[in-house]
Amino acid sequence: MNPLQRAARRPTLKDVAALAGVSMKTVSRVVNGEAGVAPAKVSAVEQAVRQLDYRPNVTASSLRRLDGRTAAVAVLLEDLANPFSAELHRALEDVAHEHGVLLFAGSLDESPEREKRLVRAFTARRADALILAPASSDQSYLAYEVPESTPVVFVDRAPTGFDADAVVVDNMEGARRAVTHLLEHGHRRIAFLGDLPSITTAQHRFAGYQEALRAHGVPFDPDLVVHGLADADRAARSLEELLRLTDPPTALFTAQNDITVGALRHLQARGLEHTIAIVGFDDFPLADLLRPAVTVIAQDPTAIGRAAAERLFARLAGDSEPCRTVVIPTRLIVRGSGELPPFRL
Amino acid sequence: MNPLQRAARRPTLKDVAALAGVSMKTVSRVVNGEAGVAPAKVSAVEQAVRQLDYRPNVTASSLRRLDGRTAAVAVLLEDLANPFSAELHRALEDVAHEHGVLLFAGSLDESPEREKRLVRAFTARRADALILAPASSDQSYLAYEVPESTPVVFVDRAPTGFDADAVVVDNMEGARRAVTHLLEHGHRRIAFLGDLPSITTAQHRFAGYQEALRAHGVPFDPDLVVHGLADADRAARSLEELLRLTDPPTALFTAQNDITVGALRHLQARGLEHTIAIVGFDDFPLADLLRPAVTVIAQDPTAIGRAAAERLFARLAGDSEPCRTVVIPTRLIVRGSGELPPFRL
DNA sequence: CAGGCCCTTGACATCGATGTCGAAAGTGGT
DNA sequence: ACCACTTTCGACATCGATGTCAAGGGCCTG
Repeated sequence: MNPLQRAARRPTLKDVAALAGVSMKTVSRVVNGEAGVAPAKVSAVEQAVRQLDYRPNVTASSLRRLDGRTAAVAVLLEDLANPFSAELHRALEDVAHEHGVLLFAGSLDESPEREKRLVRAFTARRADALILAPASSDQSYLAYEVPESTPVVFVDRAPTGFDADAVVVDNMEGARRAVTHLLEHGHRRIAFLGDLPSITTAQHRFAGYQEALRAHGVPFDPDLVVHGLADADRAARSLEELLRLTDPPTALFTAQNDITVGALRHLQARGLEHTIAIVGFDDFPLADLLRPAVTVIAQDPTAIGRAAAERLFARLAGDSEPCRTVVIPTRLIVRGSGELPPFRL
Repeated sequence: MNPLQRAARRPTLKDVAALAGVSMKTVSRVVNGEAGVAPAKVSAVEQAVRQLDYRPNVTASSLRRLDGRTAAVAVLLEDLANPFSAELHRALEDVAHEHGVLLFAGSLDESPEREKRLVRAFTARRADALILAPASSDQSYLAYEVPESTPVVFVDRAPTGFDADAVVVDNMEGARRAVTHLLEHGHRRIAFLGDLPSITTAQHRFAGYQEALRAHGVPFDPDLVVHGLADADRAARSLEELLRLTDPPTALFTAQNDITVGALRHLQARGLEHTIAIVGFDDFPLADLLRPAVTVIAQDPTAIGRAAAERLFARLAGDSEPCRTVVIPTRLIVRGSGELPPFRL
């Protein structure tokens, strides 16, 4: 065969069997490394396999196999281009790779409809398991989309209306620490800039913000709270409005990495980066290189991914313990932006 | 059925047919929206589908279908956690989603063995097409791994030993502009910090560096050249050595985003960020927020991804034109770090 | 030398679906 | 009432593989 010319049709077991002069079943045995085949036939088959460039069709094989495994796992995250999702995805890939499993990935963009559509698409391909960072507020629909034998592991956000393993962080506690940190540096006017309030993690981060204020006897001012910031641009614009208040904030708590970046961009544009303190939820690349460097509550997406993959492979290996929620700790990383003293504009 | 209790086994066409009192073929027709089924039977089938939560098994169906399409495409990139790969992946996903196609993704980490292993794994699952940013220096092996009917589109790096569509940027020209920019700001001692020299894009960027020097009559000094920097840490360490030279560089050209970041980190640690000029290849998030903001040669991963996906779906739709290489332009983004004047240490 | 056991091997059914094709029923014209 | 034609529908083979099972051969034992 001309090596630059590709085969028109993949050879099948049958072709190999014909060339090697044995039955399909014997080829199947050799290809799967089963014992009980005479050495002479083994080498005849191996030779035929090489000669034809035979590659087993795993989808056909999983159809017939008793366990029906496809060695593929579906991963649905918020946005694969976001560094948090991307790192999580990569961590999942690394564990999956050790198990010889491939990943189907999809972004949900906070759309519950897209979530349902993709879940269906993946189960239609009979993925062995599902990793889900849900965009929906209720996942009870999974009961009739996903068969019992397919484990589901939630990441980043806990399930609602569906019983499954989950790997999350304590968002309320992380937010509480972030805001407490600002309070301890003397701030009393601390703004909250948050994600879509439909997202449970956003709710918990907001609750942590309120809790910290309450614990320090600082009155809650709804004027300092903005929800629903889906991207950096919107965060920048709403920060602009906050700074126009008669009694503007001296510090910001930005509850997600895109929001933090949007706020930083606006602060720099107005030359206020050394004036207004900021602590962000989620670490992000280069936070340490900005001036001031950015103080954050860091999640560890790699640890989240590894823990989720471990739960998943335990389930696939037959673990039938009750579902468990693993909480990965967050870390306050002090870098400078969160330690600026209050400054009256 | 208790909605919280999941089905033990997925219902099949046969189950639906039995419940609806029709043949499997009729169910197949209804499910696929084929004409020529009496309205009464259509609704009987639809009712049975709903009652059983039937979901077609697309792997089984693609096995039998004439075109054998699985509506899944394999994507192999350098590192899905790297922002360049992540954005490219996301752009591919968006186009694929419009076509109802799912993506299998994998990271290669510059390992040719991993590349071959993953290509085999994906073709074993009969992906309809392959998007590849190769780690290997020769992809002629694809001829016997990938059947003729499976289009391959290269991204970021052009193919070697294999004829396929490709979407790349002009790395040589981009590097030339970067270095020319530094030369025009008066620099004569410009260091090159590059990736593994086995990577063709790294070779082209180095060639662009040399070409710019030559065009400006600046002598080439091998002491100012470091290859093989696979990550940010190594970039930082080798920069440290460069700065210890008796005649150290006054400017840096860093040929990849991780290297740029490593170099910036070292410059900041030594307080030299306003002293030594730097231009990086690849834009990266927050480059505009650093001080000085970082001048870069930006690629547009979203444009690369969209162009690659367009080639791919054109091929899948039957386009049989000769293979084409699409070149996506790069942009010099002037932000400050590349405009610092030469400063003798 | 018969009987029993192990080792190899292949014929056949099957996984969940679709392609082919012919049978049955309905329609209209004469 | 008969024929040609269309519409509707299901029996069956098939996609590429694996599970089941029994047949055939060699070898050992009694």
